[in-house]
Amino acid sequence: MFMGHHIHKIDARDRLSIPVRMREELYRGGREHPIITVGFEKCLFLYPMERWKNFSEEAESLKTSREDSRKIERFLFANASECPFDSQGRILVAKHLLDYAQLNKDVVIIGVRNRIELWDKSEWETQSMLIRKTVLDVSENIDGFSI
Amino acid sequence: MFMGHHIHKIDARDRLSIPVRMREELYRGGREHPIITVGFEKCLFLYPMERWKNFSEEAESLKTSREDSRKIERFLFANASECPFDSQGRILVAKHLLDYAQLNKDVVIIGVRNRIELWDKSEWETQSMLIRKTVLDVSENIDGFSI
DNA sequence: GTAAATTATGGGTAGATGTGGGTAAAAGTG
DNA sequence: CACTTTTACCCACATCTACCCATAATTTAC
Repeated sequence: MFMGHHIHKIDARDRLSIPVRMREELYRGGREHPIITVGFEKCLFLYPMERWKNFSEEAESLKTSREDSRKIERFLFANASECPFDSQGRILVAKHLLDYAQLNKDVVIIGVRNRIELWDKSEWETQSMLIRKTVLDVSENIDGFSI
Repeated sequence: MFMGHHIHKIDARDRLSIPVRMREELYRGGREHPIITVGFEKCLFLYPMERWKNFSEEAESLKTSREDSRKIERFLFANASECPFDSQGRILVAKHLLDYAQLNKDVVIIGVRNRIELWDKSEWETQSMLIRKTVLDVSENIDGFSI
């Protein structure tokens, strides 16, 4: 399970080191490299290969005959790529992914249960403020959900 | 079950020792480390892992394809982190959590049934005064609660 | 009431981790 | 093929963290 958040820096060569804990979790269940792809909202998703395979099996059931399905398939798969680590535990973030999530130097790496998300720091700050407000309102009105 | 309150000090290295009773209770039902996360109001929540897993199973049913679900997932997981004890029975409180709850040197550690809460001492004093004043009114409005 | 044990608090230090950069091999380009 | 650009691997170093020990304060045992 992925949790927590860390602020790391992307260096001048577009490398980003991933916290050790998360690195280990990314490789649990096999030695195959994780997958990085575009995320919903302005962020990137990072999955263990095992999870990615599950996902793409689920996607199998999407009807290619439906336009929406084709769109989602193209979005997620065309932008996905294998994501090996260098010997220092860093990944190399491709240019088109940097652009998509508008990552600058400071990147927030957050664990979200079965995936990792990469956010530009300032983007995450506004986003998490917004979330905090929404969740507090929402949680007052939702039964069976308590923290 | 967690009860009572203690006043402890956070040291210069952001370590906070947890009362032994509570420490034992935090590890009941397994040897996995507890989870610390942001709480409602200006405080932090500390859960036994077992309890935390219940939450995350509830969250399991959330569909990542829905925006509200993504928000809740992010809120729950990004703010949480594993919380191991050092050999002296202290936890290390991350900077962002200190900021969130505005903890200074004196911290009040209170037991609240299935969780522990960490409050800044002065914040807790005002809060508990407020609670004392309003508890009579509040209890009128809550069903399924009798003492 | 006193001694012994437990608990809270402070700090030193070796090793782990995050960050930056050099360089040679590999890949792309004309 | 010669040249430029990219990539993979190496080392360097500053910072952080986990673990250790020390001591003060408190509780428990007798």
